[in-house]
Amino acid sequence: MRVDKSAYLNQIDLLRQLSPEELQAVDRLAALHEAPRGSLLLEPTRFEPVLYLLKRGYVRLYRVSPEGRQLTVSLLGPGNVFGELEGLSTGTGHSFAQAVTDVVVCTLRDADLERLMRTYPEVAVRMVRVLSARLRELEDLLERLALASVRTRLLHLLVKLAERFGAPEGKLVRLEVELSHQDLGDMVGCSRESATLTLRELAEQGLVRTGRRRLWVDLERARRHLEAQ
Amino acid sequence: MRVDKSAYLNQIDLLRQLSPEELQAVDRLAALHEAPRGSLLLEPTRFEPVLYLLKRGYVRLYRVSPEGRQLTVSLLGPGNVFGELEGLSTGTGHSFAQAVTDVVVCTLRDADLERLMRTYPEVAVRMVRVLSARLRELEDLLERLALASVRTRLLHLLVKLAERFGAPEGKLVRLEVELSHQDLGDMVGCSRESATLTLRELAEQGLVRTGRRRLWVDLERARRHLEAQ
DNA sequence: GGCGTTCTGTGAAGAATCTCACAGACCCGC
DNA sequence: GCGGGTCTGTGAGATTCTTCACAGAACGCC
Repeated sequence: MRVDKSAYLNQIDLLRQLSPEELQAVDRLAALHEAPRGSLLLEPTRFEPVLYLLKRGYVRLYRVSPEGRQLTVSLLGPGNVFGELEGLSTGTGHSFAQAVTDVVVCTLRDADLERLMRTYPEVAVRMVRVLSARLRELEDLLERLALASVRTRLLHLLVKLAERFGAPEGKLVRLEVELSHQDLGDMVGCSRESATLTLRELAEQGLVRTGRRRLWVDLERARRHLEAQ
Repeated sequence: MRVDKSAYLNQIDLLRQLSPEELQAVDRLAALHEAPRGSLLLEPTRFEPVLYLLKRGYVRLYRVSPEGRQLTVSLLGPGNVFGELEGLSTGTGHSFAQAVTDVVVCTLRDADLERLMRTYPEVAVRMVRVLSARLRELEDLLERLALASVRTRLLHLLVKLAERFGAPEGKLVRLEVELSHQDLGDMVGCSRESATLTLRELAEQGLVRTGRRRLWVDLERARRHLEAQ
């Protein structure tokens, strides 16, 4: 099964393009786990110095305000990594990580990752790239949250989700993750009702198609629509 | 002047605690520049694969919406780094970087940084830490932007600024950077008028003191106020 | 195949914040 | 020490979203 494990390891964005030797080194240190939909992999109170490599399924990182409202900071899919590491955090500082579907993850202990980075600088360089990419994404999200309307934010989110987690279906792209209107609202920072209303508007304009927890996006039109503001 | 340069280099958060040998390697590759207040060090259109090490002065990273409104994504001070690097970006994807005061910066070319990271893994590890910290900060900002009122956002911002860039002055802490209400609004995502109004409220409660472009924060009380929501 | 639960749809009322418009205060350079 | 530019103060009205309340639809489970 060793071969098999290495094979999936290089599907992880952090580990892509590593040499066989480097992959094996990671392989020896990583442990495989499964978790059912809904389980909390990380919570702010229980500190766990571990990096998660997401093999199968979807995970959302989210925060909770004192009043109980939630904001989903990012939705991660197969190949993404997350975790809270002593000083090496991937940004999951005070966030919860919850399995949105059943998941298969690999864990790598804090100290092991650091050792890997020192032994194989390529791992560290990849880590920098992954973090940079996420940083930029977060800045994008931040900009929109502060400056754009709910409508724009929602449409933009759907385009991004379709690009990352979409499967073509006719002229549309179907999202592989199931999301309720509440979930969408939590991702763009609006109420469930606003998400419902806005989604309906977008559907009337033929930019998306909706179904219970199901979404299709007309990528072409949606993109053009965003360009034209 | 070589000694002098290394001495200031280890004031940079990215390079703190590097060995003399490592610092010298950086030293050989870094170039010193000055820029007057107001100048744009980075803009989205002009791609410059360079890492900036900020020696003296303040820089703000900001984005501009199609309508012309601005959001300041972060305010950086002496010792911070920023820049846009081919695949190694510190997150300054589509942002502007503007000198808020006269600044002295060091620049390190993209390719040189990558070489440094491969030769001295410690540099890469530090880079990961710096990026992680910023990622967490951004998530904090995001959470507040989505879930908290202007009042809370502003107070929180002032506390953070006072902690990072403040100088004790009696019982208060004076901000070393001068910021207009417009600047504050751009940082918390509200209008200039809302910033003015809210600041006034905070002043009436004795949490801050204001003056033209000048700010003092009562850290103790402000922190307590935030805890109690 | 009924029943509880989750999800979506909708309207009315209200809160938070923005925009616009203008006025006075302060600062800096000449 | 005067004048133009920047900065702060303030009110009225418009807007965008939220909250609350409720209803029906769809689903999953036993």
